[in-house]
Amino acid sequence: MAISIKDIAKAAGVAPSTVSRALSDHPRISQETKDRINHLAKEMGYTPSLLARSLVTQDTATIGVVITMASDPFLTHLVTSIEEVAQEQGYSVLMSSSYLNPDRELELVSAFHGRRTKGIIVIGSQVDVDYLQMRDRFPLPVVLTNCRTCPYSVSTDNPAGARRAIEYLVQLGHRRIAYIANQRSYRSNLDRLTSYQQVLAACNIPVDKDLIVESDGTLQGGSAAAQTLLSCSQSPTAIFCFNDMTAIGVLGALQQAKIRVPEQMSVVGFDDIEFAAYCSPPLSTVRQPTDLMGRRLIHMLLALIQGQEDVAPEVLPAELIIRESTGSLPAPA
Amino acid sequence: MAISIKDIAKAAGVAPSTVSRALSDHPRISQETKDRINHLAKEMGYTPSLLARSLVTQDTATIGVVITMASDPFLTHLVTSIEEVAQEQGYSVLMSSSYLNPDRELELVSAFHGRRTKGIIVIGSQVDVDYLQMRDRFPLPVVLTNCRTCPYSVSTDNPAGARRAIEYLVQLGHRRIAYIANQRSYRSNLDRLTSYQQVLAACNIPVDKDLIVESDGTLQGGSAAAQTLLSCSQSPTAIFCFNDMTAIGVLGALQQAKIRVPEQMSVVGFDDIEFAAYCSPPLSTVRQPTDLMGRRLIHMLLALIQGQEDVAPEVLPAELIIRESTGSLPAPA
DNA sequence: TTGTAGGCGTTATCAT
DNA sequence: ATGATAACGCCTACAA
Repeated sequence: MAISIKDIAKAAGVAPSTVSRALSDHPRISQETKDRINHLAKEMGYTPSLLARSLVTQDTATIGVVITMASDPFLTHLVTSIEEVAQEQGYSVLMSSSYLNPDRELELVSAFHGRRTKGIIVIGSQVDVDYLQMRDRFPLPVVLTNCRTCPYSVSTDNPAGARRAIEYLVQLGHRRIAYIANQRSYRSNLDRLTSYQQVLAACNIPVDKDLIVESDGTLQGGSAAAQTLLSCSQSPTAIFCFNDMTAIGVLGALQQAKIRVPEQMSVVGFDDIEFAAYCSPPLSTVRQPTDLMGRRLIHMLLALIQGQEDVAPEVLPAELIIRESTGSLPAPA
Repeated sequence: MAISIKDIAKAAGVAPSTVSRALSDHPRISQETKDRINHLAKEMGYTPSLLARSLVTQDTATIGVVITMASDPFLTHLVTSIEEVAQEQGYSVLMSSSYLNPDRELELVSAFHGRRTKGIIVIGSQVDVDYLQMRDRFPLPVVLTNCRTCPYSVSTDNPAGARRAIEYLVQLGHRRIAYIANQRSYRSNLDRLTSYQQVLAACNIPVDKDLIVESDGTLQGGSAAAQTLLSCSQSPTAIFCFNDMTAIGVLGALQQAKIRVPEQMSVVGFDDIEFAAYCSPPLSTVRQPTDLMGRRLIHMLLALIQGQEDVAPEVLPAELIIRESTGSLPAPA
């Protein structure tokens, strides 16, 4: 059992409440007592119990962040950005991973609520019910990423971003364009898929079901999906990927299959993680304004925590970054 | 104020203790009451306060993990592996980043202690005092990575790993071998540096101070360090990097400087993160057995939490992975 | 089977 | 300037 305020009180020959006040630098405590108590506290290795403190103050000064996988740099970058602002504002950040499991996501949200975090940010939610509709279950502010139908959400303009990517590929002359999707439960996936289909339709390019394959947003997932696409009866000349992790996995698979990028195959990612500029060839991708997004997320959450009612969903611009993984349609053999 | 056990008691017309027992499926509560209470609890959106519960049970069933940067895949991979076992054993994992700041590292450890986590894992500690010597300040189990002098530590065999990497480069004919280090406070950095110096000495290769540059283990840091090395009066023919992030940054800088790898420059990393196999060219590196390491870390911590005394430090094997970023010394121009 | 009472470690409101 | 005392939400003897 850790050392408590009572132990110090006993050692100092004062009341527990005096110790509490001395430690929190209460104005009406003699300097002498303060010094004595502070010294004693340090000496005895006292660390206040946040459990007890939060219980009485009814405030944990903590927020929770749920992410799907700590292995995706885009997601961790977002967390980093969130933490920065949170710390400035005196909040601690607790973080856990759902591993793409919707049930676990709900468990984690519930666990954070159990810890009485003041609010929660869910990055890449896999749950298809709006948290606002579950306010009886989770009566605390929950902010999401990329859920354009939810009131409390910060998104990148996924439809526009995906549209630009596909239009660019079409301009380059591609007609057999594949999309490596993420799980259907991923909220941002549908937006990107829809744009993909719309642009193809607008260009009178038939949508080939074989060219849409589902993956999991990991490097291995991307590699596997690429292999599936290559074994198609008629393989694509360009691949648009749900995210950069997938795209980099694709790049790896293509390299192994001795298919040159972009000469024989164009590849476009999404997110613009740092690695995108460092892979081979440097990846063309749709940039999400990650830092900005993180800041908006935490600011929105803090606003909700402070009881603001007029909180509107935000949509941030997506930007097509052209590097070297995309090129003109290869001349037919 | 969230709904409490008292609210349910009032609504059900029973005593709070009855609610508590019903909810925890106490044997001597009538099934009918249990059903009624459970239904009510769900309906009212009750989530137990872990603060209050932990306070009375004196157990949080939680461990804390401190990492330096969430942006390093090696570190997050470790966390993933830790979380898996922790969850199995019924522990929650809380995680925070120190951003390479030793003071913040101590703050975070202290904050976890304040939350009364049962133990703490510090990945990549920046603090040079052993936590065991601070047991008056932190009277809870603290396990470290890569601190071979500490009793509670799981390490990769850094000296052997670095030695193999440098010996391999020497065998390839390199004599001007650079080392891009990490901050001196990084515990694993010194081991690798020492091996570097020892192997060079053993091979009668003079150590050139200009070929040892300090960096921060990030992609940008690696790129910057590479540029420094290239502007040397006599630049190296091979670069050994503290970690893969650094090495990949180096690869980027070399590509930009039109220096071909491995024809004109060999590059070796450390960690073997997933991206290492996917970059250009695929990175030769020293593999840390990340999954295993994570499992050992959490098992060691759990053993300490359970009061086991005979806990010995563990050293795991390092393996040199040869890919395509290394080659024979280029013929002099 | 259920109610009562005490306490976990704090802070906060009274007094003194 | 300091000491009692109550309360936060929960669990757990001890009673009934």
